[in-house]
Amino acid sequence: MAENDGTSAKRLTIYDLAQIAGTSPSAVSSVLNGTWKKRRISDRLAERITRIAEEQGYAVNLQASVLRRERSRIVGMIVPKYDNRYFGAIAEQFEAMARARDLFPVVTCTRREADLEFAAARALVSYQVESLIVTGATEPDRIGDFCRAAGVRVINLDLPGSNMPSVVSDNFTGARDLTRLILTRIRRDFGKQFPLFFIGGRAYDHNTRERLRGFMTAHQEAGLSVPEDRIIMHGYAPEKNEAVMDELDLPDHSAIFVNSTIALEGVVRALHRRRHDGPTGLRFGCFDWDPFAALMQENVGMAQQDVSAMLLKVFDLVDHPPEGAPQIMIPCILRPIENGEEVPLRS
Amino acid sequence: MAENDGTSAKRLTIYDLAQIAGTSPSAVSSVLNGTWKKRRISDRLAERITRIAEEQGYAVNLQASVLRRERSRIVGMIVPKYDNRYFGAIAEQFEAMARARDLFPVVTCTRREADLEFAAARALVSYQVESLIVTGATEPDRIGDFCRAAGVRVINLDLPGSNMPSVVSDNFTGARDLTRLILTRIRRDFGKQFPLFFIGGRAYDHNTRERLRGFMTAHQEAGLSVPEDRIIMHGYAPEKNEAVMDELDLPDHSAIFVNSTIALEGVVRALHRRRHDGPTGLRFGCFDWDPFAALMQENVGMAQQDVSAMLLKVFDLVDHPPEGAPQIMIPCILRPIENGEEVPLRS
DNA sequence: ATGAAAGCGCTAACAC
DNA sequence: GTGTTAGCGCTTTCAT
Repeated sequence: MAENDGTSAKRLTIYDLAQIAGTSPSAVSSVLNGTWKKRRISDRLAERITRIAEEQGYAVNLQASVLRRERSRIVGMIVPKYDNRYFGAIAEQFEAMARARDLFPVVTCTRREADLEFAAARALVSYQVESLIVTGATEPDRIGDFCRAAGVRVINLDLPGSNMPSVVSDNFTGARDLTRLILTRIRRDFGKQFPLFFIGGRAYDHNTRERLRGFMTAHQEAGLSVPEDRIIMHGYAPEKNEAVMDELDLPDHSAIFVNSTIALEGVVRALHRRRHDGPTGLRFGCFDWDPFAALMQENVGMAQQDVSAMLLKVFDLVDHPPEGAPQIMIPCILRPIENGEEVPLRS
Repeated sequence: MAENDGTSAKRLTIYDLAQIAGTSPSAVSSVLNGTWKKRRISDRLAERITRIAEEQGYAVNLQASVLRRERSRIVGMIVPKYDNRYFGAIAEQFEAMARARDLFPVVTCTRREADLEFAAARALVSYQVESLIVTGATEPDRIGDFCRAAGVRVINLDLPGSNMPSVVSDNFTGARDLTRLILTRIRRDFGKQFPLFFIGGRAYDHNTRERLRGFMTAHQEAGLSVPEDRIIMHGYAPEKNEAVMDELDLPDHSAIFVNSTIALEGVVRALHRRRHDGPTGLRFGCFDWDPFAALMQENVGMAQQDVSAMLLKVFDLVDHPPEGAPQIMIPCILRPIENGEEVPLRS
């Protein structure tokens, strides 16, 4: 099997294979890329070529192949993070769905840095991606403009852009329903209603704004007005939100709407420290889902974004490019929790 | 800026640029790839070419470029999962470190499916990766053989192989120390010592075996013998381990060594359900770290794998290929927890 | 200081 | 049924 010594590395080509098999490069090419039936190459030759390729450990050079064909069958994705459930699931499912469609996925992680996002998008275009999924980007339109010029199809995911189609969660409805749930629970558990705290995210972030709108709507419905100082948007970083919590003067009974599991890390750390000073009447709900966070005592529910539905829509848009730059909304899945155990939603 | 309509998609080449600039393709090429100083091209021309490329939204075709040069500067990685802290961090840090070295990272997720792992490795080789990091693969040697034949350097990560260099956690020591910690805690909290349960993983999995060895060693040191039925290795899946826990007849005071955060998901779900039947004297420790799991009441500590150290070693091996197939061990970081709060390790 | 031209490994149209 | 050949877009000698 392993014929090379691994260091010399003069890679085998179809010319080498043709020579060994005593045939022509084009025969080898068509046999190895599956177009040989319509070239009416004999089964005998096809078999021999396949066997030799196998024996020699041949691997086609896709750079050369892609250069020559007109389609690359490569699809790109940029994501801000891997290490949380939401984006991790997006990347993982995207790859699986791409492969199921016989496309080659390449995902790259850009850490919410605008310049890196753009540079990565540029690199992917240079590698001839046919389409590019831009997830949670801080400046999606800049990427959209560039890709349009290069003739590359872009779909924005999670955070919308204005010049390319976007698939986003219905953050408004998700947040409104989650807020309703929290309000219902404090009423049941504490026998009274009061405005919640909103913690995490950034005022200029589209999703944060939408969620805040849902949060406010649910309060209005309940006849509650939210004091300004209960809305605290100092980003997503756990450390920052932990500090925010430590400084916060929480009433004996209070409840929090946490805007992402990343922020929640900080919130719960602070919460747990507080517990030692005696039991506090605290409840929270969180946008986004995490399996361990779902088991925390004070958690009354999580709004999970429907990753599968979002990606199905993304691939639908890839296959059927729409006019203009529509923004498609995907409902979230509300997952209520009672005493650290997930319970079915009753409507 | 955006000159194309995005659908026509006849991509701009250096020939187009040369024509517009009234110069030759080779001038354009050398200006755009930075080799123009040593070709002594005038600043004026260089500037003009750069400007025109910018204006036209030109993006180099790296398939053609890579085909021609001798180095691709592409490094590949396969990982089993994205959506947990350990592998998420590996993928994310790998990308950052590759970029810092001016390499193009391509990571792909293979879901612990042996055939997909091999197919993905093959695809990456076809895309001309210079080296390939094979993370947590079920059959690393099969990939190693194939890549050796293709002249591609392989480094195994997390799970070792026998034909290529490997970087793995010191699972034995990590597990031994974690087991010691749990034993110390039950003694302090319950006033007695007894053998722990070992839950999760597979008997044929290298890391599981090493951890079990550490687990047994710590018990021996303490003069405890572990009944066979306390060692339960039915894989990593949360559902399976939840079922395992439900069937388990746990004594009033007991403690568990959980072999991965993925298995822990199931364990804690079952644990929480149990809590309702009254307080149980339960403690656990877990191999691998998760920010939310670190806050659970019964958790006495987690053994975190040192991802940065592992990847530094990986890139070191990429830069300085060793003789043979050494197996390099990286110590884990023990993170003790008291009452849902991380505490510094005292030695 | 710049251009012409060969060729990287592959595909596909065309020839036989 | 199978071989020959002309590029794909770029890099890189070599010539001027």
